[in-house]
Amino acid sequence: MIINKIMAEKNKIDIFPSGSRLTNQRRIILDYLRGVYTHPTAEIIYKEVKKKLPQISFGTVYRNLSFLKEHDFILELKSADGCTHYDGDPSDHCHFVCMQCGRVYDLEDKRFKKRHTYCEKTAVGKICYCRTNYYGVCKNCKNN
Amino acid sequence: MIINKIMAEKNKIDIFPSGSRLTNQRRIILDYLRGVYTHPTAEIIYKEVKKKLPQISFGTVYRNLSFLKEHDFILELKSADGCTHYDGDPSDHCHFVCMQCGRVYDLEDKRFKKRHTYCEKTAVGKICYCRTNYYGVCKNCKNN
DNA sequence: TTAGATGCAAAGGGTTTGCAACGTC
DNA sequence: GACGTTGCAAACCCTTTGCATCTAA
Repeated sequence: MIINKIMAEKNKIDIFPSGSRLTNQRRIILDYLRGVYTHPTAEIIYKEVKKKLPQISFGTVYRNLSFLKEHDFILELKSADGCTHYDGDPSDHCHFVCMQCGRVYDLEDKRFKKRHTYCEKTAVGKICYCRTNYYGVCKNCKNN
Repeated sequence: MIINKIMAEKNKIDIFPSGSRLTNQRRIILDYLRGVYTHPTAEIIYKEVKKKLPQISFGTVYRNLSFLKEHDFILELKSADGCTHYDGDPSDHCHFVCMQCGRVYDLEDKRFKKRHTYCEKTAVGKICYCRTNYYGVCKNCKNN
């Protein structure tokens, strides 16, 4: 499935798994996620996509998010606000989670680049990947 | 609130915030969490604590977990399995999350000690703390 | 043509909450 | 005695699912 990611990045095309179909709904959800720097919840995605596809349902949004995550097109982020947030950029990077509003931001700064080794064996199991979240209060909340 | 943690560690006593009360339920939930190396969900905690306090309810468990987390006696961990897991050790350490069963393990190994700086300012806000999760399949699942 | 995807609505499952009774300080 | 806490049950909220219909390949 990593192939998908590499192909998408190199050729600017998306290779969906054979057997699956590229519907309007799927295309628009993925495009929306790739076009925003925020990390919206399913509800926000639903509302935004509904502007282009008024008939879309929550079930379709959730099913597509699940599909896109399963095939490494997007990232699923569990936030402390109780909602799952989604990230259109599946590449390896860190996040800043606001403890007040629950918003999730990317941390582009080199200081927060990963320094972890992958596929290491540990006492409890073999590591496939890791995720680091930085917590604090975002500027938006601080100024209110 | 960090004071609580320090006091607890140095003097082996718990300083609960003034105004709050140390009930049997609260004591037993905290003791249970401190006595296990697993990172149980609210449901498991409920079932275990029920053995000592057959009358306890889910509401009480959740209210106490929320209280203990709020005052830095325990850690709340959002797992990919959809359940919140709880850690009786609020000190700074990393976790291994099993992608199959959702179980959460401590990573004691020095290789996974934190190397992050705290209270750093970033473009999106000031960092208070950070958490790193390592994902993989645990030995328990691999052998089944 | 046909199996995968959608829309709708109902169900699921973890967590929170209102309220009267209880128990700690 | 006052007020924080409990037990119970209902409510909440996010997410999943069954089913008939639709549609991409």
